Amino acid sequence: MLDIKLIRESPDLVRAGLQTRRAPVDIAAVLALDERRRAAITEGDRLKNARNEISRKIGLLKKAGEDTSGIQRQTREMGERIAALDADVRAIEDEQRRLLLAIPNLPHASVPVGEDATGNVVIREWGQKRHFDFPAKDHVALGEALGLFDFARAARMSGAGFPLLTGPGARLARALIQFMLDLHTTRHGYTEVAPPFLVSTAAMTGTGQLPKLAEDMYHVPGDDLWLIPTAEVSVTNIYREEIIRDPLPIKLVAHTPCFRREAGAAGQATRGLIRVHQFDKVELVKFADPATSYAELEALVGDAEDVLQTLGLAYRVLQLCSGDMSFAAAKCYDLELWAPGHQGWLEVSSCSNFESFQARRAEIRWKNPQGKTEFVHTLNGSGVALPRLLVALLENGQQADGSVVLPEVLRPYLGGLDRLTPKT
RNA sequence: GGAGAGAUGGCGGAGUGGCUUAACGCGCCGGUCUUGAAAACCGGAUCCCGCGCAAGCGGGACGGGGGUUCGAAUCCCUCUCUCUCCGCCA
Repeated sequence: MLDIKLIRESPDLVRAGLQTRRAPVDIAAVLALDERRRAAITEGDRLKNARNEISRKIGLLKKAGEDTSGIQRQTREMGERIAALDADVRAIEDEQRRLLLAIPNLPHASVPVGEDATGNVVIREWGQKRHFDFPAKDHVALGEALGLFDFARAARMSGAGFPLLTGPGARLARALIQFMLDLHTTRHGYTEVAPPFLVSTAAMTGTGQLPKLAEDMYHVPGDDLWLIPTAEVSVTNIYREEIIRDPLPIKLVAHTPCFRREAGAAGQATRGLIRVHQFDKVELVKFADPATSYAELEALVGDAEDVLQTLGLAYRVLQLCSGDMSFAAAKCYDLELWAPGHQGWLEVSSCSNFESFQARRAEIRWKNPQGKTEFVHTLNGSGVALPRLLVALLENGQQADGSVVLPEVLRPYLGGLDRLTPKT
């Protein structure tokens, strides 16, 4: 949510920023409501001040045993006008909040202007893309031969897009999760949390998924709860409606399943594990001092990259352009792994600084060193998403005989296993 | 699911219609004293909104919302959450 004061004081700057995103927004309607709201408040406060003084007087007169019925009748009328004005203010504020919640964040000055994904910029590449002197298989072929998953049986119980990992596949997934959690907690200084997977509408609104993205999420109507599409939601909401007293930054890491309806994504790279309705992810979340949040973003990207580097997988870092960034982000980097079987890049992480956009929605504040209460900056990034990491690992590690060599750092998590071999 | 109790500042905890401008204690910050610290003493502290160039002035907030009243932390209704007991349960 944007600051109404910023919109009021710099409407042209706000218009220009929103222009570079896909959604052009009517700022004039918000400003008109703001005008009406302030007028009603000023008038209401004036009346309340008068009423307070008279009420105080009535108390004194009554104590002195005097008749106050005339003056009371007069104040009663005043009370009715106050109640009407209060109702006006409430209605205006509801409408204003409704409009503000639908306005996306402003892009940071360093974000390239662009229409869509073609406007994204490659910042750097790391590692050598693997080449094989045999025909490379994709992860579906490899995984089926190795007995890592069973899409047919999973589809029978849940429909397409709900993977069933089996035997060594399930164990490899668990090893990767534990490896990532250990890396972030011991090497990067994050504190591990295990949050709820179902959250309230208020929590979803706090991080910006609602009201816009209701169609993309699973809803449990009986209890009015939502399945999280990312741990970002639960972890960021840990401090909702709080003034943080601990020193910043606060760095948290969580492993959770993620649930996404992927409405409208039918036909798009839906084979195998590339795009699924349920997947596991290790998520990094930071609550940062606004003065240093962009340095924290670079560090966060580095922490996610470290996962890929430690596993020895080639990747590239993209900076998203204004038109391709998600609703709440002010600046965003994507990490993409090279997948030799698909001959393409796979997004495994998205690292964003939301500045105060989420904090304002969720009312997450702190006491800055000057003693002022202000909104924190929130950041998060995948560190990283599991299924596509698994895809890249299989496709990069494949051998001519169909086996897959596993990275050394994973072997302690697999009882020393160094290679997956096809079922006989 | 049933019955009961409760929700007050960073924490504990008073407060049953009008000097409450939320007592008191702990903790916190500043000051005095001290070589330094502790103790003692003095002082200060919340958040939101509006008006104002500013100093400042005003309004609102005692879990959320609504009501009664000239006036509500206090009375009424309602919702949420917490705790205790019972039932069920991995």
